[in-house]
Amino acid sequence: MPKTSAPVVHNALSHKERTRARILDEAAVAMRQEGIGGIGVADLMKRAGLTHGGFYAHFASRDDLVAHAVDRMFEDSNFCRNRPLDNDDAAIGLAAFIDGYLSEKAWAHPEHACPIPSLISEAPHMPSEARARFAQGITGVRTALTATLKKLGHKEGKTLADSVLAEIVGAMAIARALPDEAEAAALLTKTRQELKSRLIKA
Amino acid sequence: MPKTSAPVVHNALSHKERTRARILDEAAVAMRQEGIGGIGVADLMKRAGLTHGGFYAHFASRDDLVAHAVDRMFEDSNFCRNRPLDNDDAAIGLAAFIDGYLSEKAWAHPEHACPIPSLISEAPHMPSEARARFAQGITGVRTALTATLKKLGHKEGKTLADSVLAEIVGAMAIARALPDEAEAAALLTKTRQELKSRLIKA
DNA sequence: CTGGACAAATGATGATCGTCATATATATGA
DNA sequence: TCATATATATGACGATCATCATTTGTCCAG
Repeated sequence: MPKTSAPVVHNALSHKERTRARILDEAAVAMRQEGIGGIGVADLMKRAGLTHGGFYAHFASRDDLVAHAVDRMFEDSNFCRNRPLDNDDAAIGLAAFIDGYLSEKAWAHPEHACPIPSLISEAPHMPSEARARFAQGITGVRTALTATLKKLGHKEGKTLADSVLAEIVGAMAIARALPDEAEAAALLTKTRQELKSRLIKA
Repeated sequence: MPKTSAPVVHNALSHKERTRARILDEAAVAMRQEGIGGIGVADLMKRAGLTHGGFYAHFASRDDLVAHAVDRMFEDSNFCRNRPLDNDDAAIGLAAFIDGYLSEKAWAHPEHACPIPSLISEAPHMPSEARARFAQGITGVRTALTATLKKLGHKEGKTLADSVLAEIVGAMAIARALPDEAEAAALLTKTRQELKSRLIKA
């Protein structure tokens, strides 16, 4: 019946798909800045240069958006991402991972850093699909860390990876909660040093 | 002019003071369960067995309540409190602290556990007075941990205390984010073991 | 140039929120 | 018993929220 041809794809992404991606990008940024509940649909759309009404042409509900935004955060984040850990030299990769994850840049810009410290204590209250994706993201980092530590000759790589992940997540979250910037920076620096000397045998 | 005598204090706490304390207790519990923004004034008062209207006879604003509730959380929490750390035998005290902080009971009942893992990533968005009290609470735990570690003969007690605090906070927060209860329990158990064997020389 | 398809904007709905003015109930002192 | 003070309840205000129906604008086919 619809003799109209399917909408022609000029580029790899249609206009609508690109708009959806822009909303998602803004959500992934805004929710790391303000928390999952800290930003409303209307403000989000404004950030993406749109008005609130069109939102439901792209997402079934706010919860649906949150779930996809969580995925986007883990793809986007330069810091807790596998990238440094994929380095052929495991020692170099691990050092780069630690330095990046606990950098002052990451401290000052949670919106482009690993979502785990920014959102970890909101996880129990996330809408369920988002909660599942968030846990998957954690597992991904855990797995990558485990592999790198094993390559470095640490037996019990998994246990050690859990310990390291807990410490970097905790340290960054605590550093962001301290009111004194100098104290926060000192905490990050000492944690970087301690972890590298504990994990990387010269 | 007011020839009426000052309100007679029958008990140590007046009726109003006791009511205020009850609201505060409920808030300290509810906000660890649901997050700072997760519970409204009306629901809070209902938990305390009251209606929403009377709230402003006890607190100047919701932000004011949050600030006092944060204090209450640190006083109340059986787990991250100085209590075990005040033990005369530092080794016993530290072990009890670690076992309590990372217990499955604490995992299952954040409403009566240390507020740091439950609220740490909301700290940047707390109303400012609450944020300050929360940071003070963190400092308190940090200080107590440092003293205990020094008693145990660890030089650089402060640096080590920061590392330990980051790890226990991160481990509990991550354990609460994992969807699989068995996996969470395993993470807690391994973290307890690892920390005790790292810190307490037999 | 015209008609149709679709993305986005406008505007409204009902729910929930913090806040507060006012009314009620309870207890105390005369 | 009555008057007063004080703690709590009732009810309403405006703001903000997620959601959706409808209109407007834009681009392409004929």
